[in-house]
Amino acid sequence: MPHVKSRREQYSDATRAALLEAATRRFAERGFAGTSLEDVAADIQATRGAVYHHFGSKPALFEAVAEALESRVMREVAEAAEGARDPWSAAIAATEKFLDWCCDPVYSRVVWQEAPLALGWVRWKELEKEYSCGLIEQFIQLLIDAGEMPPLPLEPMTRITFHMLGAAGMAISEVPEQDRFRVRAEYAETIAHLLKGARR
Amino acid sequence: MPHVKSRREQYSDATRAALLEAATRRFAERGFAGTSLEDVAADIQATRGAVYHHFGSKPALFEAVAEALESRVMREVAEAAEGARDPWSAAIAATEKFLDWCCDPVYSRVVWQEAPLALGWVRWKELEKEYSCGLIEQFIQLLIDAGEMPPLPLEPMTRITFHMLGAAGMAISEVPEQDRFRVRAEYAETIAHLLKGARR
DNA sequence: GCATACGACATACACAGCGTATGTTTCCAA
DNA sequence: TTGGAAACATACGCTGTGTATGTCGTATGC
Repeated sequence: MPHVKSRREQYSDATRAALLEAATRRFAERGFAGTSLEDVAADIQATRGAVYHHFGSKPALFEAVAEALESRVMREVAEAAEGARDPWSAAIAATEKFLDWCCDPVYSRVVWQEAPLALGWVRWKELEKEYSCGLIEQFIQLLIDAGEMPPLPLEPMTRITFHMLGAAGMAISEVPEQDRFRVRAEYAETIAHLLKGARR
Repeated sequence: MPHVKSRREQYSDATRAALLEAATRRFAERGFAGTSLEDVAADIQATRGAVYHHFGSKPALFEAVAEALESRVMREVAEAAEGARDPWSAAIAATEKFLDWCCDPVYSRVVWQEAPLALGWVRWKELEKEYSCGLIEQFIQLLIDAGEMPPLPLEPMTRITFHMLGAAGMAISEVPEQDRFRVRAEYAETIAHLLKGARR
């Protein structure tokens, strides 16, 4: 039973989606502290009441925005790795796709620059553990199982890799649009070199 | 001309130092957003007026706190490397001393967790460029000059190393006291392996 | 088909915290 | 001893969050 949506529910869903979109734009342009819920609501001709009704708080709204972005990006990253024929090229493909996304101003600003501030480190790390860290751990485990990498302690290796990629993400995101491609290439080269060095 | 300090200046200096100390404790315990200037001032039986007189703004106060910590830690790190006889063991010694300090709850919290949020990425990057990143860059340049490392792009390598070390420091500080030694060893092993892989 | 409940918002208000403008006191210097 | 400036304190305005309450339309039971 698919439960056909009533008109009310459709309106409600539309409002929620519009708020999410407006918030994404605002957060990406002005940052977390720089955007008031008043602004977000006004963008869709509503009031803060609507925001609090749907999301409950400002951090909760931001978290919804960040999660929507993360789930989309991580899905694409995972897909990019699926075509590869061995664990190593899978990891490389995933890294490339991830760096691509780091060039996106919305993703890089929201997830890498604003999220730790908005959610606090603890909550942010939980989120990343669920998305990026989870993926990274899978790849590393595969590499170790395949004998491509010595059996280093899994968690440190995962987190260090995560922070290496994070460094790239932050660096790329803070650079002006026209330099992104060059900076991306530099970081890709450096990371590739470090990871290849870790290969046995 | 030594300019003997008047009583007023001594009082003023004492107030400033007391504010700095109170702010350091508050920021380390409650974070930047979680501490109000009211609290800081009240800790030393003063009002916010004193804070604004001496520091001008909340971020400026935080920056003074962070700089005091950084300059002390980086001095110690640099000293630790001075005894070494070659660039590689100097870098190792510096890393060890840095990891020691990352175990310190005040330093790791203020400089690694709160500073980017409090000062904004731009200002934080400038600060780190002056302190930790500056040191790291020197070591890497020395290693490249000595032919111990291939000539990778300097800035990415610096920042990636910076974040790798930061990952270790944060992971260590999250773990209960009795596990620190083990976790520190795991991260040291992993980082050493990655850096050795980068060695030519 | 009509009353009623409930969901989806809007409105109004309380409150915290930053910054600033304006006192007030205390010390130093001429 | 007396201006004057430094070192604060006091008071106020403002922005923005969260919450409590009001209102209106739509689904639903009878």
